Order: sequence, then structure tokens, then C-alpha cells
Amino acid sequence: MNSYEIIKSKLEEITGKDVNFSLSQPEDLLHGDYATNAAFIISKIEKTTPLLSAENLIPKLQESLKDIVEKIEVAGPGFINFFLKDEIIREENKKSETKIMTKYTGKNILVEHSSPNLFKPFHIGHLMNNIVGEFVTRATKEGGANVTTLSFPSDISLGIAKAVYILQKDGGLSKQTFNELHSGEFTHQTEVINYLGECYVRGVGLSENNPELEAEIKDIAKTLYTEIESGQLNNSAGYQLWNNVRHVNTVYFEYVLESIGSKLGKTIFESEVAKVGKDIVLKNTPAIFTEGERGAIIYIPDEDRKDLNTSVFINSEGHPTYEAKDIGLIEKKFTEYGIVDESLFITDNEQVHHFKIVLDAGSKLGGEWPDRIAKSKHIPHGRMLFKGAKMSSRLGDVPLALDVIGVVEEEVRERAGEKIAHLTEEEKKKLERDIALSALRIAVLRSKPGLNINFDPETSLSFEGDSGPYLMYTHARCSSLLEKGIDILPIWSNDIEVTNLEKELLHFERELICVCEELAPQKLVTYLFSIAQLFNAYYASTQIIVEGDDIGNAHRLMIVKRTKKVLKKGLYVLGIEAPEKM
RNA sequence: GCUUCCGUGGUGAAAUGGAUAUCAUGACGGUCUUCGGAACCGUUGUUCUAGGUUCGAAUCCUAGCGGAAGCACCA
Repeated sequence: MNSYEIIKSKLEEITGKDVNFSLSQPEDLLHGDYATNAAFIISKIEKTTPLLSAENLIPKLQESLKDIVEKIEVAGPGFINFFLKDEIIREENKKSETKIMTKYTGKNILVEHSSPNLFKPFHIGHLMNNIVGEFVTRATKEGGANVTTLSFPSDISLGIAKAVYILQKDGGLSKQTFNELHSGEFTHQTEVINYLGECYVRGVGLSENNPELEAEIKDIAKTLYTEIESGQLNNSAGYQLWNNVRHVNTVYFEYVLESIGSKLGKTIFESEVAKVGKDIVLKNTPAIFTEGERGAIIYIPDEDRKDLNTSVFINSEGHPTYEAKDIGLIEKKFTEYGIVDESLFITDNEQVHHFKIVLDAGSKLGGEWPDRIAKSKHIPHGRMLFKGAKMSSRLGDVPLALDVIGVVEEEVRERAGEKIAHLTEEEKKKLERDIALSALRIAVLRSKPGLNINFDPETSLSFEGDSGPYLMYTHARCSSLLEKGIDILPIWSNDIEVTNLEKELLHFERELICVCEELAPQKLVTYLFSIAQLFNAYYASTQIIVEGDDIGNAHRLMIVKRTKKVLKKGLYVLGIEAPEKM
């Protein structure tokens, strides 16, 4: 048991089970290492004042905690502050190696994120999604879960049929181009990807008041759905084109993921679940779904669910919409991935409404469905909005992920200049990429997921103060010190006064548990900044390695070592590389 | 119109109902013959409005104002 658990259990013992107090780390170190509000709650039950209750508690607490606590004080309106003994703080920093236990420990978790549209380039929204998704993946893994990651690429829809139509009209891409792309020669890659994206946009913009055109597009959609659903591919021209584009973009998608340091385990294509979803909906019509206008199959939520609205699951053409496909996706997730304890899926917050409807409809399907829905959890993230002139002028309306990273890399290059001149070209490139990604990741993960974030490169992307590079730099600084003291064996000494840095380091494991369970990256970011700040302040005021001071050197290097470890682990969970040098 | 989410210094953010609301940036002023200045120290400045609940409210409730998103055959 660590000090937190000991204090907590003693408090429970003394106050009784029905007192639901909190025990937390005070914001100000002057208020001790832990603080509790127990006196407020007791005073309410006993009808006295918080101060009196607190003073009653203190002698009992002092007696039972005398081994670990230096002093216990009443403060402010009735808080009880605990100040740990120096040797206890040190002892806990020393043995803080163990793996953390969380509610995810031993659980099988599915994490779905970074789902691309296979007919559109990977843009800024996908990047944002990947940053959050990668965090959720690493946080649940860190929390002890057995995590399967997967993406759910969109590859079949009316919009895609429109894109295919445009492509056909343009004469498609030459066979040679596809062959080159298949064989991994990416000379035309950007061009081709941009062209395909352009086709999609042109398709969406097609005139709606042209019945002939509409019929033609519906026909393409029908052919695609039919060939895919039946599994009997006639290999129509449309299908071949569709399949080629799909393949090219899949390769591109994997390439982008790799370049941002992410990887996904499995893929479920939208086209794979279309029929599954459709069949489930049809099987439950008219019990749960009903027939709407023009023969569409719709879902009408209960009257008291004012936040939901009627929506179409199968359209009048007989094709499943996104809603039905998501039902199919849930079916697949829970039948093909063994035992699933929780299924997390990460999307843009525009889809909050959509998933509420899908989950509500799903919960009524009977059998295993209510259980599946209870285990399904939608994690929405916000949008990245641009403010600065710099980004919008260079990137246009919907910036591509790689272009955004490119712009940030340029900033890094400008900034880094001669500092990294000694590195080889390859090392430089990797470092520039890592620094750029760290800046972007911190810009996203410092806020609560779900809110839109304003992305102004002039400020959000600063490389000073609260920023990714600042954390990386601090880590590199630790490495460099340990390198300098390579001949010294770091070891704790009890004769040196405990620093504020050590007091803060003490809370890392508890903080990490909280971050993993609540999937709250902003808490980890805030914590890491406080560690980096305390460390840099310590570094500025204290010489770490002093000629002739063996015990002091060993002790101070131990503090450096622990700091480095905390930074490295924290950065890892956020998806950021911690370099030895930068 | 209905529904949902949001409103914190000039800017971007943090804060299980808890103490004097935290951090960065900006601006201004400092630190350096020291192990990495992408650093450190100081000054400046904040909870949309009006009620309510509470020992205690940025947080919960009500009303208003402001912003964003969603609302039947797109994903």
C-alpha cells in the first residue's frame, strides 16, 4: 500500500463507511501532499462546524498515521492537510515501478478510429481523429487492457457512386497509373490522390435537377451494391474502377498512418457490413423499424426521447444508409473479435446524434443486443478550426493531414536551425517530424476531447512554454545529464531535503490511473507540464553534478532519472517520441 | 422552429461542488564565465448576464444573451 491508500483507509476507518469524502492532491504545495474534505461532510451529519469536526479528527489521524505523516493541519474553512515524511516520499518514488491497475486491466477492448473515406484524401479532421484515437489506444493498453485497434473505411455510398461516375466520364485513371501505384512507385502519388479527392468533390457538386444524370448515378450505386452484396462479381467497368481506387487509397492511407507513427490492427470495410446491417434491419421490420415514405425503412424513437429524431436505415433504393451499416458494424465487432468487454469508437462530434440513434435502435433488437449497446461507447472529438492567416493561406479550406504536418515541419526547421546541424540528414528529418507531431498532438490533447479547438499556429504552435517540444526538450535535457554522469550510480540519499519536484513526482502513478480510466489526455498534459516546469526550475537553481560531492551527485541524478522516466512514459501515452537529444 | 454541445485574462487552455481560480502565450522588466537559453525569475490581466440551491458554485437548477453542430432517404 502506498501513502495515499493508507491515508484513505485510515480515514474510512475513523469516519465510517457512509462518509463519502475526497482525498486529493492540493493545488498548492503549501497545503501539503494530500488534503481531505471529510470534516465538511461529518459536520453536516453531526450538525457542528467543519472546523470543530476537523479538530476532533486530527488526534485520531495523527495517532494512526504517525509512521508516514510529518504533520496534519486544519486549514482554511475546514480542510485537513497531510504532510508526508521526507523518507516516505522518497521511498515511494523509489519503488514506483509497478504496472498500474485500472478498470481496464485484463479487459478486451476494441478501439475504432482513423476511419478514412477511401475516395477522399486524409485531411486535417482525420489527423485530429488519429491523435485522439492513438491516445485512447495507448491509454487503455497502459491501463492493462488487451486492445484491438481497427478502422472502418467508407468505401460504398451514393457519394462514392458519384465519384465513380465522374471518374468514368473523365476516362478514369490509366491502367499504367494503377499498376505503378500497386507496385509501390509513388512518384505520382500526391497528384493521383488529389485528383481522386477532386473527383469526389465534383461528384457531390453535381446538379440535382437532372433526372437523367440522377438515374445514371443511381444505377452505378445499384451495380456496386449488388455486386458487393451478392459476392458474385461481374466485374463491370464501374466495379473495376471502384476497386482500383479503393486499393490505391488503402495503400495511401497506410502510408499516411505510418508517417505519423500510428498503426491499426484490423480493418472492417463499410462494404463488408452493408448487407449484414441491412439484413438485421429487415429481420426486425416491422417490429422495431417501420416502412416510411417511398418504401424506405425508418426508425421512429420513443416519444419521450426528444433528443432523437426519425431516421432512415434503408433508403427507397433498398440500400442501407450509414445507420444500418453501423448496426452491421456492431454485429461484426461482437461476433468476430472474441469476447469484447468494451467497444470504443472515436469520431467527429458531428456524429454524436447519429450514434445516439443507432445505439437507441440497437438496444431494442433483443438477444445480445442490449448488452452490446451497453458496452459500446462513442468518444467524440472536436474540430480543428484555423485562426491564423498563415495556415489558411498555405493550406486552403480542407487541409490535408500531410500538408498540415509539412507546414509545421517548416516552422520547426526555421526554429531549430543550427541546433541540429550536427545530425545526419536522416536523423534531422525524423526529429523534425517528431517535433512537428509533438506540437500538433499537444495542441489537440491539452483540451478535453469533444470540444472544438482553435488552431492558431502563431500561438497554439509555439515551441516555448506549454508545448510538445518543451516536454521533449526537458526529456532530452535529463538524458544529457545522465549521459554526463554516466560513471555515477544514481541512488537516493535520505540526508538531502525533499524538493517540490519529488513531491510532484510522487503523484505520477495515481495521475496515470485517472488519465487511463477517464480517457482524459488533458490531465496528463497538465501534469507533465508541471513536472517539466518544476524540473527546469530545479535545474536552474541547483547544479546537478558537482565535483567531489559523490552522495549529492548520486542523489540528484536519481531525481533526474525518475523525472526522465515519468516524462517518457507520459509522452508515450500521448503518442509523442521522447528523444535523447534534440 | 426543435434538440444537443459550448461560453474562464488580449489570445489558447486547465480546474471529482472545495482553500487566494491554475498554466501558457502576449506585453513590460530581469537572470547567463555553470551540467543544453526550445531554459529560469518577476510584473500585468480572467469565470457571459440575472436569479436560485449549498457551509462553499466556473462547475448543479431556472430564465435570458451569444457561438457551434444536428434535425428523413449523405457519410
